[in-house]
Amino acid sequence: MITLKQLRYFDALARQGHFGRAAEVSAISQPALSMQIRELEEALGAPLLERGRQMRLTAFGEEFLAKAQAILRQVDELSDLARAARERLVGRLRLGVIPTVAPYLLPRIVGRLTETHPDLDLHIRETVTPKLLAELEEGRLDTAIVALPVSEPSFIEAPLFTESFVFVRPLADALLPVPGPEALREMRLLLLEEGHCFRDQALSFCRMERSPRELLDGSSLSTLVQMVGAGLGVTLIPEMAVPVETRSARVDIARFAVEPKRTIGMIWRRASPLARQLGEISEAVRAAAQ
Amino acid sequence: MITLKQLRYFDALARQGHFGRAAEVSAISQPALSMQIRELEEALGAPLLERGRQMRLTAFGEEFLAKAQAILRQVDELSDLARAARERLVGRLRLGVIPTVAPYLLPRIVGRLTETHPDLDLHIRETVTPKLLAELEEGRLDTAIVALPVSEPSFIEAPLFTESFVFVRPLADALLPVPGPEALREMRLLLLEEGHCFRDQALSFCRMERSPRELLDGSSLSTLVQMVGAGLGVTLIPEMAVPVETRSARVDIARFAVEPKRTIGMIWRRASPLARQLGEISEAVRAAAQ
DNA sequence: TGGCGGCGATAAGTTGCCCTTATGATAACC
DNA sequence: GGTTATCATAAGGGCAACTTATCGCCGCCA
Repeated sequence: MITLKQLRYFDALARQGHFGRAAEVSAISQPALSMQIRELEEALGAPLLERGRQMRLTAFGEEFLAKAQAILRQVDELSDLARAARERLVGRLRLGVIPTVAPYLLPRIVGRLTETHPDLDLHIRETVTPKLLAELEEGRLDTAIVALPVSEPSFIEAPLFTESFVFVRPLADALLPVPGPEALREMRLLLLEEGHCFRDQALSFCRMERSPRELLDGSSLSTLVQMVGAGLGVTLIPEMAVPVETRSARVDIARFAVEPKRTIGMIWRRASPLARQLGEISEAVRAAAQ
Repeated sequence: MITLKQLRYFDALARQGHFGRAAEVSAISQPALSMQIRELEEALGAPLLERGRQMRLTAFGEEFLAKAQAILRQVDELSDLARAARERLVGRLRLGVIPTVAPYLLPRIVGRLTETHPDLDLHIRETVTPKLLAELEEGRLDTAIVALPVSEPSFIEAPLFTESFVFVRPLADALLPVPGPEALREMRLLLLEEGHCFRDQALSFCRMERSPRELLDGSSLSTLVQMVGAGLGVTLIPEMAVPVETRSARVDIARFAVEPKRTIGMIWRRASPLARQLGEISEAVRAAAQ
């Protein structure tokens, strides 16, 4: 069987034209090199060189040398590839975030992360939880920030923070009492379109299986709040979204007596090679999210 | 250090997606394969795959796999190259022959050689001894047929036959006595141009250092004989050339009282990988030359 | 939820390869 | 013919890699 060692020795021998010097260059003894060359020739079934006062490659040896050197070059490139990948490992991080968290959390953590991990090459994908889970499973994401629990055994879950949902109503309704879940069920509740976990969480708070009345589905919390401001109904938004979303909307924000909550956390594949780094990073995100 | 063994194991593992099966395919035990993969990852400094319920290559692993497979393919091609070369080894034979032997000897031996060595791919080069020796030395010829001795320590010499030189004179002189070397010196001796060993051998027979009178230099024995036929002088030719060269020339052939001789032999590099085959071939040539 | 099966990692012992030093063989040179 | 240079061969030792046996972990199932 041909080995890389044999090819390296043969390369050295061809370059040096001398067993002794080739052995020295290869940092082994001359007999060791001789043996390996011999074994290579035996494996090939054809002599690579003529032994004599002045050793010379056979025609086959010349041909073989060229190809062997090409192979050795490629093997060395494998190490380069590894080094690049190793650096990229701590460098590239493909992060998925659910839409009801991304716009409010990311501004806080991106700056912090690039401080604590200056060589971090952050790729962010914003989509709904089922897609994030699938992409994580397939290895197209390294980690994701979603609402816990996910209860997927192959994933690690690291809680980041817990947030309350607040009630959003037209400014005109600001003096009315805050409704409870049951009263809410009778109101015109604006929700995100199907697929968003936040929709399910809101429905769950109202103890509704599915939307009983026709609910206008928005594609973002921003849209929902603007619609509330226009008097089209009421909605719930996560606490964290309040500063951003109410800045330019004529809405009233109220807290529920019994506040609905959800836990946001970071998840990643238990078997991910980045597992260790992801632990660190989740810590950094948790700190930044406060 | 990366080894081909590791690459082969990794290739098997990637194909099988399963340590046990990959080990089986590789004809080793599962721990042995695990260890080699581990060492490969350590050598690279980056994980190639995620261990888990269902093992999966990392992005780096995928990239690495493609390059590793390319390398393995090339290494396998090295063996193919060797096999081809091994067959060519008994096949191709680059033979050099001096011009004063080639036209007379080759017809006799080529047929015989292709009989005894049917897979012989004979390449013939005809030129003067110094060039043949240089090309043999440089490995551009495998063997050569020249006049012995060559006295080059790095060459093996195998005598083929000994031949006499005969005297060639115009048919009109046929009844004159055959001159001795001294008388020859006074005649108009036609010789081959500088470089041919046969020229030197003829001069040596006449005990002349260099051509004392202006000698017409011919480029072939054929030319010399034709010139003798035209009455321009006399010459010497090897015995073997007589049947061919005197067929169409009006010349007389005479033998010297004390016949000059030369030994023709085959030579090759002592260190040639073909040394064994060349011994056989020289035997075949010797038999054919009789 | 506790047992079970599959899978890969780990441990311990053995084999075998490869390297070392020492020596031999051969050719070139004086 | 002795000497030197060079590569091959021989013998012994160390280490890497393989083997069997076992563990640990996860997922599955009753």
